[in-house]
Amino acid sequence: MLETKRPLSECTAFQDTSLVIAPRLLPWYDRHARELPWRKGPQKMRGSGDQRELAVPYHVWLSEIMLQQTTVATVKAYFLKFLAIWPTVEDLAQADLDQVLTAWAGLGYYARARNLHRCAQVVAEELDGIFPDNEAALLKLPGVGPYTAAAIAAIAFDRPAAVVDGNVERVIARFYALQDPLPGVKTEIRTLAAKQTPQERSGDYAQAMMDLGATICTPRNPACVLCPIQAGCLGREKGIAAELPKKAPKKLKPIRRAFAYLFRDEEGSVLLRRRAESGLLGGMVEVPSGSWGEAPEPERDRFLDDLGHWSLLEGQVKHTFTHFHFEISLLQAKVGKDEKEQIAGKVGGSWHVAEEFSGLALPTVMKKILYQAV
DNA sequence: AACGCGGGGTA
DNA sequence: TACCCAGCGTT
Repeated sequence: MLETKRPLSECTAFQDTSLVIAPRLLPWYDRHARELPWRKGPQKMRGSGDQRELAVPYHVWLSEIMLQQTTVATVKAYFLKFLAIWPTVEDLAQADLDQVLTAWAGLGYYARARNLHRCAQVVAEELDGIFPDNEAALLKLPGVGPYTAAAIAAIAFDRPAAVVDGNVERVIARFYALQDPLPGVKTEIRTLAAKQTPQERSGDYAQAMMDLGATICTPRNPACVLCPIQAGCLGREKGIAAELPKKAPKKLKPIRRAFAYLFRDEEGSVLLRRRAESGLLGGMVEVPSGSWGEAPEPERDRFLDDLGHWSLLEGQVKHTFTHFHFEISLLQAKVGKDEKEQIAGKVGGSWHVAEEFSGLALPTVMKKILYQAV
């Protein structure tokens, strides 16, 4: 395969002397690119021509949505599961939202799953199942922002879009020794990143930059000695690479507390209900709970209190969300056969045995509660 | 521009 | 255990 490539020196990307990153980064990527389920090999050639084998747009889109705020290691299994269940964007568009949320459970940021489903429907029903091949059109799709639009344009269609995620921000901030803190310095980073984006092998370049940030130019303890662009890196020259990019101080997370109310029947079934469509854990399944307050002690829920004879279980479940810590105290009540349906109606939920849990859209915090109590 | 939104990895 | 990471949509 490698012999069929044109010499690097013939690529216009390497003749432009203002490009200081791509000429060193792409050869490194050819040797070190990670094998990922949604990725074709770097610059694989077909036959004697120079046409690249590009990844399937559906695969690129699906993986990029999952990779927002989520590590490669975590995404792999979910990506393969989604592809097994829904091989095409039309399949995904025809799924029920609840099926999608169930498959997404555990990945977090559940608005991504709702937007994923909406986006699949737009592509399948309004765009003949074909993803747009340019940044501007991609940007209009639900759940597709500046990063993802650029990533799909570059990786799926080899367009010279400037792909700037957190990894690229870090690489650029260090390479140019940008001392100003994020998020203010973002505009400057984008400008420099756009200038360094080559017209050829743009998709490989985008992935190479992100691979570099994920494996060499890491947030802490960057492996500068192994870095293909260490020559010319101002952050390394000045000995400040590891401290960049600087960031505005983050605020501390408050602790919220709540009681979870576990209605149990004689056979071990638990009463679960669906959360509101939007907001925290939107559309996901939950154990009924009282209010999630910041007071030193959790608050009992009048309405739920009256529906059973409650006993406090030992221990608390702890979970951390994006912006608060959560401590849950567990209450349990036995419900007789004859009351089950009436209580389910009042609570607005339904009864489930443990064997059904894996088929429900249960976020991690709810699994923790059920695992501890059931 | 600031905030809301999960979960996993590392020191 | 404490801290770190990070796109999109909404406000």
